[in-house]
Amino acid sequence: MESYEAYVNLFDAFSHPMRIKIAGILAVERKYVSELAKLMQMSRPLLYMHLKKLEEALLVTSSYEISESGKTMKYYELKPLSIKLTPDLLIKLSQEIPTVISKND
Amino acid sequence: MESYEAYVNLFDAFSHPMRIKIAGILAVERKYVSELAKLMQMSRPLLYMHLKKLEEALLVTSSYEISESGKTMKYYELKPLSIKLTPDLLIKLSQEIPTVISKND
DNA sequence: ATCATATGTAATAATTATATAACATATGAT
DNA sequence: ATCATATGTTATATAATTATTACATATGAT
Repeated sequence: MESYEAYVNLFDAFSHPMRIKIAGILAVERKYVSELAKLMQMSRPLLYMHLKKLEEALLVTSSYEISESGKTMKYYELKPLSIKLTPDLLIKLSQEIPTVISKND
Repeated sequence: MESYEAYVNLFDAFSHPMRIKIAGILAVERKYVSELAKLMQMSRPLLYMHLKKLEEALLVTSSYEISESGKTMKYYELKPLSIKLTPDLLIKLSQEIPTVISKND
């Protein structure tokens, strides 16, 4: 992976249990939004918010498909993922992180 | 590691760049609070807030020591850490996470 | 035409997280 | 006694996240 920001986004994405659960469900099998909302017993607006975070962290991708019955379905799937979190990684990242972080970049 | 909450706390702890930086610095060598505040160019109240999150996630520990000059120093150090973040881990965790999360537990 | 099931989004409320400012105590050196 | 350097905390302001409510469109089946 590239910059420390990518790691911050990743950790932030997994900082909420519902997003870990979503990712775990998608790790087994891709799902479309309404299906996932029903599984999670969650409103779609809230689900969209969580999916947006996962998508921005580049952890999931989405694509549209027309079902047999003619309805548009938005499928989400988990992207490949394998990160080893160790002190060495933290050392490497911490060297990239400035002491003062400017708002816009 | 134990429960999914421990992972949420871990990810939450690393969801802020300053906390990754702190952890990376402590991975190299333990530091006392004022030393760390100077290194990070950060106020102590803010640093304490970040350290508290890292401590609650069981990522760092602290201990008091009297310096040669007689002052009390609070040293922080990084605990051993090795976590492999993979789809399989997400699947395992997601199975533990209830669809509705009660506030008090 | 109405229903069920997809999609999406805008506005708002409630809650947490982040950051700063202003205190306080204690020790050793000058 | 004052200064420098440790410790710690309380109160407040600002910003971001999380969650809900209320809309809206489109398709196929009844």
